[in-house]
Amino acid sequence: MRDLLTHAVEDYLKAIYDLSLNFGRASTTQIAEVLDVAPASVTGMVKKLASTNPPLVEYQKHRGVVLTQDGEKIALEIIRHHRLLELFLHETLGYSWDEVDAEADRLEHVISDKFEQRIAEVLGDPTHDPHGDPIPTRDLEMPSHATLCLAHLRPDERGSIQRVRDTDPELLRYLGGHGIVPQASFTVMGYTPFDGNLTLRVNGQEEPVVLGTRITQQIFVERE
Amino acid sequence: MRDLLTHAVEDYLKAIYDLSLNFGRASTTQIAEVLDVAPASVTGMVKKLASTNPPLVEYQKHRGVVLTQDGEKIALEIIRHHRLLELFLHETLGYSWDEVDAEADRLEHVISDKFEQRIAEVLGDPTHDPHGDPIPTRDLEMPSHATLCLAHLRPDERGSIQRVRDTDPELLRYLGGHGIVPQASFTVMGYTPFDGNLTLRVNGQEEPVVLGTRITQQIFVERE
DNA sequence: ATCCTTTTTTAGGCAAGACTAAATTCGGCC
DNA sequence: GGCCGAATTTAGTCTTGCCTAAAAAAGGAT
Repeated sequence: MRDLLTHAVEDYLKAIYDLSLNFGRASTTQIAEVLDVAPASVTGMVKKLASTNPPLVEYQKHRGVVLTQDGEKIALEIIRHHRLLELFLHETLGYSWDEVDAEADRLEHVISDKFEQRIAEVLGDPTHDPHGDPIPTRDLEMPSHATLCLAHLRPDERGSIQRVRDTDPELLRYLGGHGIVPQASFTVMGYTPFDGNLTLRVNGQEEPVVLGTRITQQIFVERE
Repeated sequence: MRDLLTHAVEDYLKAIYDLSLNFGRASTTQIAEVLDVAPASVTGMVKKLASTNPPLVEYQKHRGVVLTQDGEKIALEIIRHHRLLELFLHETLGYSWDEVDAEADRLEHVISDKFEQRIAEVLGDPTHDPHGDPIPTRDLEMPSHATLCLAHLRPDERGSIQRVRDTDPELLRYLGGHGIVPQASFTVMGYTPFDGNLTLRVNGQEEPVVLGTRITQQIFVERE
């Protein structure tokens, strides 16, 4: 009964975990979008996840799913794998921060507990991946993370970058090129009310940058 | 047409490569044994491999298969992955030499060219894995390897361990415990004619070891 | 309350890769 | 030359995970 942990299953659980963080539960359509799969496929898989022993999700028709404790545990294991791998690729193998996500996506399903443990040791039990996302601890506690997004800051406010959504490699390259990486400090110079563009001066950078809301919604910060 | 490189396909090619080294070609039954799969399944897969474009094996009914150039190239890529990974796990992540094979078996199908390149760099373009097996070069040349097996040495001959078959973790632990690892020097002390037991004194070890033919056939050496 | 759009489900299919059981072919031996 | 046993192939199924198209259910707006 435990061998139902296919790669596909793991991907579903990860997606459901993420969606639940934002919306409380995950709808069929949302899951289908995230995984780039037909909605009908999701229904099928979700039914399977709900009827394993133990069940990994709670499923109500037309109301989407929530992870059970068992499901959440597995999701956190995979996320720990993923984020440790990202950091490992970055720190030890010299990957840039826009390259790590794709490679980690494939490796996360395949590494053993031993591998996980070893890279955690090599990295000194790190708490954050290269994009600033928190890494679940060994006993699968998820540390809290910044939720204030850059779009909400106003002129003259200062802050530090906490994390950046890791989905788009090109965006990451762009941001990296302007010094916008976790821990960087900055000051908001200007803000245009209608289109919401922010002008940012990043400490240590010559030129200020102008960022649209498409971008500033992907960046999470702490006020200083 | 190139996406036919499933994990299963890669495993078949690897197995066929190995068998061809020893026997010139690979029979259905042999492949089935190596992969722990029913012979009928092998026939099916082998037909597929022979009818792709380009074909990866040459197949004649009832006479087994040989790799084509294309098939061999892929096999060597996988073997390079595997052996680089083994060494990486051993050197960088502190795995013991009996643990690396299983982990590498899963990772080899999943890592990118970039990953391969990076670990090769970190390891300084190594030529041999922890069991002494040669690692194909970047342009997929397979270095030659020792073929003289320990069972063929006679009393008073001296030599050095070159490589050890990596299939059985327990054997590897046993041998490692007695200092029998690649590059170790030794002297053959005695040999019993009927059962073929060898008594070995390994340089740097207190106690000599007695090894049966089941073991001495798995160890390859160079005379000194 | 009903209509309409969105979401979900049903139903039917496909591709990989494995299996079993039943045929067939090969190779050696008399 | 014919027979036997081992090796191989054929034929037919199963499972997983995905797909599409079309039916059905929810839920919001009027």
